[in-house]
Amino acid sequence: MRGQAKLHTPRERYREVLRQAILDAAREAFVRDGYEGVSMRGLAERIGCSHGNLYLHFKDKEALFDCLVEESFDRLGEGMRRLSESERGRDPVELVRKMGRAYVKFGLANPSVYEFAFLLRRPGQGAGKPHVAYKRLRSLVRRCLDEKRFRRVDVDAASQALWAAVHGITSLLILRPAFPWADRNKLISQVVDAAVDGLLA
Amino acid sequence: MRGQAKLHTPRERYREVLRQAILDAAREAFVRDGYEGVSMRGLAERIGCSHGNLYLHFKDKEALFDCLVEESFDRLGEGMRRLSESERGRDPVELVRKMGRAYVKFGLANPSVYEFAFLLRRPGQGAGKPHVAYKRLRSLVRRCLDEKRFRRVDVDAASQALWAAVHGITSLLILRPAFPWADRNKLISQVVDAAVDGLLA
Amino acid sequence: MRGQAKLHTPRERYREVLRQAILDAAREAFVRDGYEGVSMRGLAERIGCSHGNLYLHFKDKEALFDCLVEESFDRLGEGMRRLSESERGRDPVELVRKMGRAYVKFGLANPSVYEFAFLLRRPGQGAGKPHVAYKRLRSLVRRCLDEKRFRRVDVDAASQALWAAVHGITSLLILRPAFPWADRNKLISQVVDAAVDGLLA
Amino acid sequence: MRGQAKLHTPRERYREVLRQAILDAAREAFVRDGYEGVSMRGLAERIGCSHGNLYLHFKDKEALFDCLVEESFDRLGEGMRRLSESERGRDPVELVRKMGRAYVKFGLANPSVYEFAFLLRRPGQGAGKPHVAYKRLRSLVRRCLDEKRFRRVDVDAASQALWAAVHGITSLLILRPAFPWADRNKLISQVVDAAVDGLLA
DNA sequence: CATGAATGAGAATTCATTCAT
DNA sequence: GATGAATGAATTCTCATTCAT
Repeated sequence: MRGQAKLHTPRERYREVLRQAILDAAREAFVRDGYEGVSMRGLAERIGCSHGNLYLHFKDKEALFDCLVEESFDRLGEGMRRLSESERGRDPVELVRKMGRAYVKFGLANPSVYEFAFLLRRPGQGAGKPHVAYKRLRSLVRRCLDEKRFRRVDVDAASQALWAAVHGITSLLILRPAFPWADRNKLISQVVDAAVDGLLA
Repeated sequence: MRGQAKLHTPRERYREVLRQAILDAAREAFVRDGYEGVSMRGLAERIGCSHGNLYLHFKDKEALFDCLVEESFDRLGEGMRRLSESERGRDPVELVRKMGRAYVKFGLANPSVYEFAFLLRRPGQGAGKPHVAYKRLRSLVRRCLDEKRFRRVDVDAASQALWAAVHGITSLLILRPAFPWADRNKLISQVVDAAVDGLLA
Repeated sequence: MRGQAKLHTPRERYREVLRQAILDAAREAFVRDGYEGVSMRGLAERIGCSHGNLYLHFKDKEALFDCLVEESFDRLGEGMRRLSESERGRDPVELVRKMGRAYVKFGLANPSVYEFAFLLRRPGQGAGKPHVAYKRLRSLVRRCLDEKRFRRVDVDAASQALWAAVHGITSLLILRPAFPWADRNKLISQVVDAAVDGLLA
Repeated sequence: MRGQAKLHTPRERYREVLRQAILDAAREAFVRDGYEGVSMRGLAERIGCSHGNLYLHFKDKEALFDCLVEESFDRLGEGMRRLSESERGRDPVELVRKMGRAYVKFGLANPSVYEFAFLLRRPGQGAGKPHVAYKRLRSLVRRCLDEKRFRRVDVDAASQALWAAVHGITSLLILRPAFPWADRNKLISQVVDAAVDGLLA
């Protein structure tokens, strides 16, 4: 619970409010204009504070960006965690379907979060480690394999194929909003169900 | 035949050679460093000509970028066209599988082309029309539907689901090269086959 | 006795302690990084107080610097005073030699003091009045002249020549520590003795 | 003869003229305001060109400063060289005196050069190698020692003592112009002669 | 008294673009 | 056509200083 400890003094409260304002404005700006397209000056202006002020909250532009990335993964992981906990005992295959749909829904409901997590890049970056959401999916897939609900495939290949499918539809819907898409729900179901059915025993 | 009208004079030939050199260097540079990370000066240096020279071929940086995007869609479409023409008479479902695999292979073999076509964004852009590759896929899917090889679904939903699946795996493999992926071929087959099988009658 | 009136309350004592801490840290910082290279913020951090606090002791950065310059001249003068008082009755020529060596030793032992007194400059400064140390030297030289120990030269020319010699070796040893100097003591003696011998009757 | 090759095209000539204008203005500015006190913007304004223009001639502020330092040492070395060559065969002790006086004269006639060579510092600097002028002096001192004109002392100690003396008077006259100096020529002679006489056999 | 949030001026540097040669 | 000098706007970031708390 980094930093969510209750803030008592008005000083601290206001500081936190401003910090959030910066993060919110920055998230929107980065998603709209990309890493290089955002200027600290412009950001400050939009927030309504001096540009120097930004540096009191974040060491530099990179730190601000990275903070948003981390926050995004946290939120995504949290979203996935909530889902799987709320449905602990159920049919694992059904759970995979639900998780797939939930992943897409989360991405579409929080497109900026999703962009930070999986689409945006800043110059000297290169994330490469499995994230929490993937790990959660993978353990669910293993359960399906253990219970012989999926046919015998590599657990990683299976998990990654599922991830690829849901990522594909999520990212396209976010990046190409103007494309003449078919009905969203049908489309999502089609993608998720095909990917899962392709793994059934 | 974009501008490839035969070039007779050495003058014209040289001009075309230089133009291609610029495009090649720019493609590589944009993919590696992003739109804002590329400087016209640095580009010219890498090519070995003066920076002023670039402006004799392209109005400005934007025009250069846009030209690469267009070229990328052309190349992708051309790749898909060649495939479907070479296998005109065959089983349409098999053809969908092949096209899916070919799409991914093309993307991985030409990551810069793929990035330009589907991943990179320039400040203030937003392409939205179906591209040639999608149209070709869609017509193939319609054939599968007409021949009752696919169960009755919306042709757009089906085509888009297929596109989403192949785009998902292609983009992840390009954007997250450091991720501990399973065997590439297995993974691609898994994604494509699941997406197609999910549509079978 | 600038401000050293005994401080009775803990309040006042603490204030003076902090003031000295600031001066000490500032002296070191200015010498190492130059006037512009020192930031009030960084200074405060090193001292362990808030940067605003500095302004409760010194009007601004300039005032802090000037205080150090003044203090430096005071210390140098005090060093010279102690020496000449402790050897009041002795041979004046020998005393000049001793004072010369002591001047260099003091500079090398307190390079930051010496830098403030004679080497550092702040944008738009320009001290020009004879300092205490020089006055003391001059009165000693006059004594040598009065006692016919020096040949007949202008008292100012003689004093200034002596000052130039000791300043030369002191400043070079401070400013060029990496130079392959000969043995320090030999060198200093050589400079001082030559300068004094050149004045003997 | 770095770069002094005749420049034929007007282009090249003008370029060189501007480069010199930059160097001249920078020299004056650095001497007056110190390294940090000079801003590239202000410099450009004084020269009458855009600030970006400066970067077409010097990579950055450091390079500009360093160029001036190097140039200064070159000029000082050249001045010393001319002197010693013009008087090659003469009495070496007399030559040392002349060189000492010439050193001081050069410094006073080119105070900015002298400051760059021996007084100014930029933050991350720390020159430590004997310069040409010192080497020339040292070889002359050795000659005096070889010819038994100087009493037996370490050649480095002797050379450095001489350097210290002339540096002392030069730097004081430059740095403290407002001090009530005695007659300059008398003073210089006094310093030089004392330093040399102190070495005689 | 002491703090530290906030400001706004100003620094170095880069870069797309223009245009005289 | 091709060059490269020149511009001027824009960028990131630092800092002395002020002032409400």
